[in-house]
This record gives sequence, structure tokens and C-alpha cells, in this order.
Amino acid sequence: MPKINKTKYAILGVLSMNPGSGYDIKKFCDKGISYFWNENFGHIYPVLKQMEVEELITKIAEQNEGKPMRYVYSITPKGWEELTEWLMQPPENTPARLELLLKLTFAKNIPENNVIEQMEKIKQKHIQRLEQYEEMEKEFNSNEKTRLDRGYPYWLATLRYAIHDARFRIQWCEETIQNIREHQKMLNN
Amino acid sequence: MPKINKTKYAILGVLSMNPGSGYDIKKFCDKGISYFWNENFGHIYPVLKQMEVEELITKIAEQNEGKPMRYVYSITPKGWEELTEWLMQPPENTPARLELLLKLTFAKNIPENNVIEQMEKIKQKHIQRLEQYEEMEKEFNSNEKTRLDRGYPYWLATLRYAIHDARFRIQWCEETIQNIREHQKMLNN
DNA sequence: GTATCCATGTAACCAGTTACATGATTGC
DNA sequence: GCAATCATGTAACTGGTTACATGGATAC
Repeated sequence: MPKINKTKYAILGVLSMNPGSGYDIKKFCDKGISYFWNENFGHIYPVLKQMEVEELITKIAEQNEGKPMRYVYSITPKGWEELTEWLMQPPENTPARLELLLKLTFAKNIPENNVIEQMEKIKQKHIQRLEQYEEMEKEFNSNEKTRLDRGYPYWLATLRYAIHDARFRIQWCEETIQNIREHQKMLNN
Repeated sequence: MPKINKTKYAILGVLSMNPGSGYDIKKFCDKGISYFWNENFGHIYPVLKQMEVEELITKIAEQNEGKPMRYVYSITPKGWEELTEWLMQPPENTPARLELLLKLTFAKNIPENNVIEQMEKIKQKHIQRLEQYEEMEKEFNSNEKTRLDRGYPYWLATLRYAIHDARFRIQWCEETIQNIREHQKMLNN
């Protein structure tokens, strides 16, 4: 089977919540879900065009005074069908490619201290991420309205994933740094 | 900056351990590091060719009786240089695209039970993965020789990453399933 | 005045995937 | 007899990235 255009489903999903322009879709990705999903204009615009041809979405031109042209897309019944069908299907797991782990595999060819430094930086990055996510969680849970929304447990799930993820990475960084140091000592004796 | 061919570095890394053929490289990826790195023939062979032109590797033809032709590649000094330079650089983080989380974001459009079923299956998959990794860890640590290798803490790190990863996902699946159920009940009252 | 936001799009590029082609050997 | 392993490669394709082009409005 050929590789599937995931951008199409991301767009369908975003438009299922609200009609919007290509720009709006990009904004939603950047502001709302960038820690697990990313899109860029160079792909969004051509895919939108193609989806219109496939009748998954419809376009309406919007001209506000003094502002640039806006093309607002809405999802069609056919689009809804395609979206829900995709949602019901188990997610495809794309073959992993974790550059950090690949580097570690061959890391014995560079000085230990360089590796430790890199791991330390990565740990700091995840500590910052974790703080952000925990802040987001607080805000999210303090909002009464969101908790009554049918989507509540799903939004929460994505956030919790990010939190778990950041935590395990911090732990793993610490553990790994310690293991490198201990091994260093062992070999010196 | 343009996107960088990571396959090149994977090949350099594999050949830094032992000279080998394209087939050997693929085998190493599949057997040894497939849970965090994947390559396929359709990319390996052309990249090998290009790397030979760049003088990062050299080729020797090997003809064993009755067996198909083998082309064994070795890393050159220039290749070593490029490899270590890359290793010293902090890893690029490619923009995330986690299909599962994207689906959860829009999951309120399909029946809860479908989502729960999917999450249950994913949990089972990670339980199996975890068992495998823990088995691998035992074998790995029981081997005296590997512990004296300079690469020991790095190999261990990749394995420990996989273990941490599987564990957090199992936990997260359980948590999420429970949250969906509780929310379901709450809305029914 | 300068940076950011709003807004749309195209063209060139490339990394990586899939399918196809070939054929001997080994193990069950 | 059949599947898997060994072994190399090409061609077609496509999903996604980057760079380029344009230009007004708003906020500091």
C-alpha cells in the first residue's frame, strides 16, 4: 500500500471543529497541537486545493475591508465521512527514526564528556517542557466548561501523554548520565 | 537549511563498527536497532553509491563460490571525520507527527467504545514490547564482556529508553481508558 | 522604523517508500 | 515443494520542506 497523506486528515479534523482558512489551520497546529503534530503552508495550501476537487471541503471567499483576502473552508458531508472512517481505523505506526538514539549507538567514538553535556542539555529542555505542560494542565482542569465537553478526556489524554513523555525522558537522561559516569570510573580502576 | 540525509550517518555508523555490504547494513538495522531506527534497500543502495563518490566509504567486490556477488564497504578516514563531526553535534529534532494523538484530538466524533478498544489494543502491544525489552536487558547485562566495552552505557541507554517508553505508554493507556469511562459516567448522570 | 501578524500561494527540491526484477542456496 | 535467506539494484512516486514572492495592517 502507498504512503498516505496525513495532512488531509489533520485538515479534516481541524475543519470539523470550525470552518477556517489555510492560515487558521496552520495557526491551530502551531498553537494547539505542535508538540505532537506539525504542518506547514507549503503543504497545506496545495492539499486544500486538492481536497476541494475531491469535494471533501468547500471554499467561500471572504473580503474584509482593508484586510487581505481570506478563503474559508468548511467540511462537507463527504469530508465528515472520510474523517470518521479514518478515526475508526487503528493508527498506522510509521517506522521510528530517533536521531538521538542513533547517535548514542555510535557514541563511543566521541569523548564521554561531550555526550554527557548533550544529555544534560536535553534534560534541561524536557524540564522546561514539563513545566509548560503542567501549567497547561492546571489551566485546562480549572475551566469548568471544558470538563463538560464530550472531548474533555481526549484533550486531557494528549496533554497527559506529553507530561508522561517529558517525565520519562528526564528520568532517562539522569539515569544515562549516571551510567556513563559509573562506567567511566569502572574502566579507570 | 535543507533537509539532511540521515541515512548517510546511519550507514557511516554501522560501517564504523564493521565493514559490510548494503545487505548487512539493512540486517543490522532490522535486527539490532529497528525499535528506534529503520532503513530500506531502496534508499541504502543509492546512498552507498553516492557516498563512494564522496569518498566517505570504499568498495571491495567479494565473490564466494556459488553465492551471489557481495560488495563490502569500509569507512574511510574522511568518513570517520564526517561521522564524529555529526556525533558531536546536538541531534536535530524533527517536527513531531504522532498520529494516535491527532486521532484522539478529534475522537469525540466517534463512539467512545471504539476509542477504548483501540487504546486497549495499543496497551497490549506495549506490554509485549516491554517484555521483549526486559528480556533483552537481562541477556545484555548477563554478558560479562559487553560490560567492559566502552560502548556499554550507550547500548544500555538505547534499551533503557525503549523500556521507559513502553512503560509510560502502558500507564498512559490505562489512565486514558479510565478517564474516558469516568467522563462517560459523569455525563450520564 | 521595525518587527510581527494577517494572508495566499508557487517552484524547486529531496528524502524516503513501494514495487518490480532476478536468481541461487538453505532449511523444513 | 515451499519459504526464507542471501544479495543487488532500478524506477516511479509522493509526502513534506524550504525558499521565494507579495503586500497591507498593527503594535511597540
